[in-house]
Amino acid sequence: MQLKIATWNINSVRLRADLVCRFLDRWQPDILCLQETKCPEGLFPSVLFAARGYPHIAERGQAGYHGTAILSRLPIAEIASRQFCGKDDARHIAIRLAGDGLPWVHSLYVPAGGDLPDPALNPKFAHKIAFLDEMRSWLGNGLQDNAPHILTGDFNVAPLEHDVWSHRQLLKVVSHTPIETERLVAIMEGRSWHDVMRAHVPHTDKLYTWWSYRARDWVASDRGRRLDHIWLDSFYRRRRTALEVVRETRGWERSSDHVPVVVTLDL
DNA sequence: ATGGTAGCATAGCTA
Repeated sequence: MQLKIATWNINSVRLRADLVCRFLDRWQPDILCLQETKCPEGLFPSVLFAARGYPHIAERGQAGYHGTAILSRLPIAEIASRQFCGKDDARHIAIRLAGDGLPWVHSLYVPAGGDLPDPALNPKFAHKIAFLDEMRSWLGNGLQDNAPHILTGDFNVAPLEHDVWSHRQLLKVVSHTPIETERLVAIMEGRSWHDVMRAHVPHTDKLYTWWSYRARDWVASDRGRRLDHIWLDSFYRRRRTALEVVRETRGWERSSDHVPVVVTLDL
């Protein structure tokens, strides 16, 4: 059995519901994890996605900000959601697929952290650091172990040198500062998470999932960052996988500034 | 060094 899993920071699921449908129709993932749905619970366009073959939906939303969801073709056995930093921000939802040995799949949205990379001066950055620290203990030993885990989402950190268009110029830019990248690497190593994207793309090659809206011409400047990730439990490390970063959607009219990451996994 | 764009609590916040 193959499992095709996609993650996409959609930056408003209601505004871009048609783009989600277009993506589902063409890429046909079994599971789509969404972040930044910006959609209060109850207003999620579930009917639209159910009609496309994704009737199994888990969502956690709030007005205006954040919001995560998971659309699935396969039945869901369990839904879980975690609170971070004592806030009720909608930044995480997870499903366990119904069936023996099938995994938990997580959709996670890490705080962006504001502009100034100093936790003493910028509360949003302090929140991001606290969030990453909490992630470390949660992902290290706080996960339910009744099934393997697949972690996806917008982690808002580009950990490796070639996860950004200019390592040197971004070392003091939030998303690529050592205080963040060292934490993300430590989280990954804490449970031997498998960075499946980088297993397919050499560390010396550029790899991005996000391009700013503020660029005059995002294609020409190509100043991207790899903010979105899919990590597999070490349980799956030796499995055959395939990867696609769907850069094409960034060029769709009124699209998200993030693009989908799609991983196919032999279960 | 600065400002650039986008979305939603439509006005100032977040990204």
